[in-house]
Amino acid sequence: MATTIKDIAKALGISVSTVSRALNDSPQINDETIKAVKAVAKKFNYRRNNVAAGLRINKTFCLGVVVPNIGIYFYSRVISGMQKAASEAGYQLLICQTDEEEANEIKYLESLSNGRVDGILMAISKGTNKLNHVKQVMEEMPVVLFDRTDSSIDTTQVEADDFNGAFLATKHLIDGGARNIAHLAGPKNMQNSKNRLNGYKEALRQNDISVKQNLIENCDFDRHNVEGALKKILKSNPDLDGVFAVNDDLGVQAILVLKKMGYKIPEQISVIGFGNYPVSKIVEPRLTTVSHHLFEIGEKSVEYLLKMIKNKDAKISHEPLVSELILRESTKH
Amino acid sequence: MATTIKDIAKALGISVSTVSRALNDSPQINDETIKAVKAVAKKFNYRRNNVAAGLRINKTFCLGVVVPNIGIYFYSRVISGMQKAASEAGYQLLICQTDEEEANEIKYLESLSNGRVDGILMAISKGTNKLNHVKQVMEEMPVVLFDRTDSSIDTTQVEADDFNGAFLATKHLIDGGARNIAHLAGPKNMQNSKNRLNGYKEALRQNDISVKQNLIENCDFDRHNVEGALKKILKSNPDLDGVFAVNDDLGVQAILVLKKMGYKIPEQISVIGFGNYPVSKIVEPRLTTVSHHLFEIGEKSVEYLLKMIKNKDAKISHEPLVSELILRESTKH
DNA sequence: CTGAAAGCGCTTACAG
DNA sequence: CTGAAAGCGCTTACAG
Repeated sequence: MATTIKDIAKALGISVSTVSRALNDSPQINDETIKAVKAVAKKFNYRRNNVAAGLRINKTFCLGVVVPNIGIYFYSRVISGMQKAASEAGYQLLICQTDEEEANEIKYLESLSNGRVDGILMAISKGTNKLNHVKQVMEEMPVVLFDRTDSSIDTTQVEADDFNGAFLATKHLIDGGARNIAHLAGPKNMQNSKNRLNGYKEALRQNDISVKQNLIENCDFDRHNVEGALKKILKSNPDLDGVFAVNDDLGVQAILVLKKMGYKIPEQISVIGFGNYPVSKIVEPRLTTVSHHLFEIGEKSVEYLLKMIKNKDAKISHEPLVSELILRESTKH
Repeated sequence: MATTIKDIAKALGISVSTVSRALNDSPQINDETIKAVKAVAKKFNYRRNNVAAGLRINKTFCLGVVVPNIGIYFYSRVISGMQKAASEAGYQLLICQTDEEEANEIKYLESLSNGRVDGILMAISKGTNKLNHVKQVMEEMPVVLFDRTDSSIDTTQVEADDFNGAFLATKHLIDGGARNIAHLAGPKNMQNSKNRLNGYKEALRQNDISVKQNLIENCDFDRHNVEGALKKILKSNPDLDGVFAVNDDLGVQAILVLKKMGYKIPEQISVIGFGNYPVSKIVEPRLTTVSHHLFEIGEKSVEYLLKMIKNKDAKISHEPLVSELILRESTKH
């Protein structure tokens, strides 16, 4: 069995109170005592049971992370950032995958809210329609929403500057001479998708290009929908000369599909993605994209959550994270 | 504040003991009482504090996962499998990333062993030389090693059938007519790399092809080393006609590099990877590879660990997980 | 069938 | 500067 403060107290013939204080470097304790306690603790290879300590002071030093899937590059990278920030603050991450299903989201949120964690970082699932479970868990502990945010929830939300990133991407296509630009969009009800769609539209408008509904197809973040979407778009827009994909997975797939159809990229059609995923460097031509600063999204989210944990329920307002164009060979420039 | 069994007890005018038993469906409790308790629990939106319950019965219902990096497809996929198996058994995962550094591994293992988790699943870091910290944590709780295993540690180890997978891969190249087959290897001190190297050698031997040291280059699992490795190999082996990469990341990179050098894949050089990562379907030609059953590795690892937690320190012996060839266009067949 | 009490490992007012 | 006691939320022998 692991040693406890009781064992140390017994070994030294002092009380557990004193041991506890000594281990926590309490200023009221004699330096000699502290030294002695720490020596024995070391000898016994003592390590504090944080779960027990947490129970007493009502802290777990754990943060819950609820994401659709950690296998998606976006989330694995964001989580890396979270891990770093959490670890530096002495926190651990409890990670749950929803597989994009509302039922799982509800289940995990419930199980996390049972004194398991001090706060929650989450990205809303594709399948989630109602947000009661989110609002409910917010009554128990602070929640930070990232990436998959929702403005109807009154809490800190961390997102890439989706609107501006999409604007940059679309403008880059226009600057390269494209005029018939398709958008492989995300689900209509998702805020990040909406923001990217709006950035796309705004760039068109500012350049006096009319927004055409038959150039916009929702691919539901699933690359298997890209081929169908492009075929449909090409039917009504044979003069297609640019594609802006809502993320790099779809962008990469667009390149593969268009090449298979015989189009030259970027000579006939320029393709730009979003996210700067590793695959964007594997496809040929390599995908021009918008960089998200995923690691930073993770770090910031944790930073804000820890602040909220400290100052009970504060909602953090912050600058949006800037996006940046990554030029490669799939677009003309 | 969250409701506790105390609140329920007070509301019904009964003792907390009875409430606790009722909530746990103790057979000794009156059905009426159980019903009444559950009704109030529901009304109060009560949820058991598992941390507190765990402290008492010395269980946390958490499993620690220590991996080099969750952003590596291999691990994110394995963890998905772990999550499923853990979740079904009422366990949660506490995930730690070591970034391949021994110091982080030691730190996380220590912090997990403080009553945080009931057992640990881990893949040893590239930078880890001594394994004392692993053996030490094994005195506190069961540990299952997966993928990055080590035969000097006496515990359950779950791995893909690396030897046989590598054998299959190499034999496939030979069957396609290759005779000068390079191996982009992993670190020499790692067991999974060694097994793959041995599978490669065995396939050569069984086909009367001599093993040449200058056809084997360690790329340290880093795709940035592929170009240098291939150039070195080609210098001494200009008649290279096959490449077996220790994983798909390196295999994909090999295709890109060789194409850039002007080689036709697979006409001049066949390339095969290992792992069936998503990128293997993006590169052109698509990468022939060996499938690992990553999800299953995760599920099995958790299954074995839970068994060990139940039966104190049992070491589980099990069948190795079979590998399977995935034929695509980067090899002749 | 139910309750009072002890205890999991820790922290922290309250005394001295 | 140190200790005895209460308590975090729960479970479970021991009584009755």
